[in-house]
Amino acid sequence: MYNTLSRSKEHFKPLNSPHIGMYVCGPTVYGDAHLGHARPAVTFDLVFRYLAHLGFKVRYVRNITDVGHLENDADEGEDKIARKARLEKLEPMEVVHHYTVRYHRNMDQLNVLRPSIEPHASGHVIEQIEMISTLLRKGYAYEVNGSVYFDVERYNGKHHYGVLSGRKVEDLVSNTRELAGQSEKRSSLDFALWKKAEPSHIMRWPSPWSDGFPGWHMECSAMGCKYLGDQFDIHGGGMDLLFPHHEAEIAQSTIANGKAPVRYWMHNNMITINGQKMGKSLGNAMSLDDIFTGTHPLLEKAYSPMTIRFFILMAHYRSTLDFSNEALQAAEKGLRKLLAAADTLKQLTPSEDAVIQGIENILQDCYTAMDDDFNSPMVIANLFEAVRIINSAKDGSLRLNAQELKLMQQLFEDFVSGILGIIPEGAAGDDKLVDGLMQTIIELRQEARQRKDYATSDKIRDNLASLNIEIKDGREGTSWQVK
RNA sequence: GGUCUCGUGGCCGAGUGGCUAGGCAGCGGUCUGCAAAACCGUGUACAGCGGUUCGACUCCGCUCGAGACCUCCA
Repeated sequence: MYNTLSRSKEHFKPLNSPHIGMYVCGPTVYGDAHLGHARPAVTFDLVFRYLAHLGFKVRYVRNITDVGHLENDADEGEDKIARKARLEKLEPMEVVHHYTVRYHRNMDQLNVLRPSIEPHASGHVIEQIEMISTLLRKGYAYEVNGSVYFDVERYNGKHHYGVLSGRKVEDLVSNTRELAGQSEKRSSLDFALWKKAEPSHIMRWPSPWSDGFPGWHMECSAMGCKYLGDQFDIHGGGMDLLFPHHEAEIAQSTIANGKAPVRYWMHNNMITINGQKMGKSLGNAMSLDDIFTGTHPLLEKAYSPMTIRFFILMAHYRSTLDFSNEALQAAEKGLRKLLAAADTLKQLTPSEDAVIQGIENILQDCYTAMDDDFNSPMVIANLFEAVRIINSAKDGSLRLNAQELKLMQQLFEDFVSGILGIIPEGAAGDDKLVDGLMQTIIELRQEARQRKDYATSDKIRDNLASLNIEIKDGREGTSWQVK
């Protein structure tokens, strides 16, 4: 896997095989989940599923950020969640819970597995305070007016602040602007460990220094350490978190625990929309619900959660991914083709005189692709090779022997639904009543066709089409599929 | 301005020092009552300019272009 620390691909060796500890930065629950949340969630879901598939026992920790953080506009230190709460006249925890529930629903729709532990920052203030105390005791932090800051220059004496992001402290210092309200810090590079709360601040906790709230990077360090230990295998998140968030995590954990916290850092790339960065200011930010319902003005239609998942997996996680109607529709059709083949596969029967089709190689290539830094697009390319074989087997131009048919079933079970997490949507095909009705309808249409009563057969087909049911006449009979 | 990433055929998107990625769209064909689906065939793609090399889309340099971060926040 590619390790951001070394900027190269490394062979992955777990610290305590078969156990693996993985921490991923989760959402701040003050608004609906958008595309920027879907990408890391799906990316690390893939990692989680694959490592588990290989037989590792993975403890996957993904946090919920629900404590004081600053709004990026001119709110002068007002807590994001507190601000929203005041506006909507709700308790902060009510807001947090509301958006947490909605986040979970969206993730379920995307078929993202729940992490092993999903700790809330607000539930770990004590751990964070303890860690800050340790940093103070060791002399790498200082208190000013009830706030505590991390001393980056002192840290940089013995360690390298910037190992992850490839930055040098000297460069950072010379490039930093002086901002108002930062006078408490000794250096502009220092970051807050604890912030004293302003009187208007609703979310606050008592601490040895002031009533306030933990600084931005504390929660990940404290909770990662609590559940995964001083040092763990994988830490993931978006590339935008690389600096300063992850850099600060490394610094504070290294001092507090005496060793670098993480062995492999993984960062997923960002999403663009029509080639442009997604952002509120650009008016192209899309929530997942916008996409699933098709209500966003930039969308020509709704795209299902599984389409979005498939689309994300069609690109490698370290590449930027561009959203456009054209690209999404391509993904939608590709997904339909893949799922239709999965369905067809169930009906195939083995034949004795089959020529070997090389299914074993396809399966092997899928493992090779996943082993090479989780290359899901390569897996998908291989799966479409399998799709071609399945469809050819269906119309009789190819045959599969029992052994290869079994391998094919294994391929789809393991890679399509198990590892990629691609499963059929809606109630198609798994309902006995619907199946029976459809069978009857198809038979009636077949009889009409035999009588050359095409008016009737076409009417049946058209009426079903208006219900989004597609009729497919093949050599071996007629099948149907929900579009 | 600094650090870093990237620039692949109509669109999305893999990959490699010489050998087919894949999906979608297009074109031709097979099948079909027709259509759809499926299958078969089909594209002088690798930003530009130099250099290294027997050979570069793949390595090096420069130019142009795009993006991320450099500040509080995720």
